[in-house]
Amino acid sequence: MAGGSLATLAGGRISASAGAGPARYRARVGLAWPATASALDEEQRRLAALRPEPWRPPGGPGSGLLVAGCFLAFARGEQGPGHAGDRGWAAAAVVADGTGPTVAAACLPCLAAAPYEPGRLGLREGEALAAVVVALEVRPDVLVVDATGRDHPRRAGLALHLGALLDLPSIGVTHRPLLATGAAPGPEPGDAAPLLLGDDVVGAWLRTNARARPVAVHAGWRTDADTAVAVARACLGPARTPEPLRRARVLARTTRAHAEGRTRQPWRDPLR
DNA sequence: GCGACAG
DNA sequence: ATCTTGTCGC
Repeated sequence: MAGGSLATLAGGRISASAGAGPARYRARVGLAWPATASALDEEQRRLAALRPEPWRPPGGPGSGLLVAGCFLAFARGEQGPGHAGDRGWAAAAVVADGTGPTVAAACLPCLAAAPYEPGRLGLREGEALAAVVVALEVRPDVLVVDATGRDHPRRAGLALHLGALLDLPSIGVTHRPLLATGAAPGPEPGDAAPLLLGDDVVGAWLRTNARARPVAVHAGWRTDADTAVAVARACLGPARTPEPLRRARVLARTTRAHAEGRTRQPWRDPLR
């Protein structure tokens, strides 16, 4: 596991140093992340117009597909859209075959670059997530992001943006769509139903657990809705959340608990 | 004009 | 995202 450096760096440049050990994947430096709303909007429009070579996962289970999930946990206590400078922990985990062993993981402390605003999630947490994926010592085949992809006002949500920046096929998995709509999927794990934005199929509802609400799966960088569903199905485990994303979330929250444990805020009675 | 709106 | 209480099930 790598750690130690701050994920949000000066000048809008992204870098992260990998930890000790034989690094099969080296951090790259010089990746830029938009620093203003107008710059992000412009980049989103540019990326949405590109037509990169479509990617499909090779083979089936056992083909060795390396699926990374990434997640950013913010400090406990604050609610609402938040503010620039909010403390957080960005984590990533690479899972063999989607549900197998974790072959690499990283977690970095970070500072939010902006408050949350629908359509501009990337302004708040994009730079930190990019840095933590870069910090992984194993380069994954595909990236799963807790964000939308083509389901976006400019057709380029954070899942697509991260994949494009990092040159990795990507999909998104969220609790609900941003703009897209669609009928509910069937009751069996793996059942899917299309999510539409205008005339475009931008993702799908996917049932991951027989007793849980479906998740929204999103087409991202070099992936369409069908490919996104195929990747998400390869990540079906015991929980509602696909395994790579769940493991990244556990790592981020565990690191947060460790960091906040020493500086625990006093308990506030919710009735007062 | 008003509300909705990934995390 | 984070906040909560209660409830069900292993």
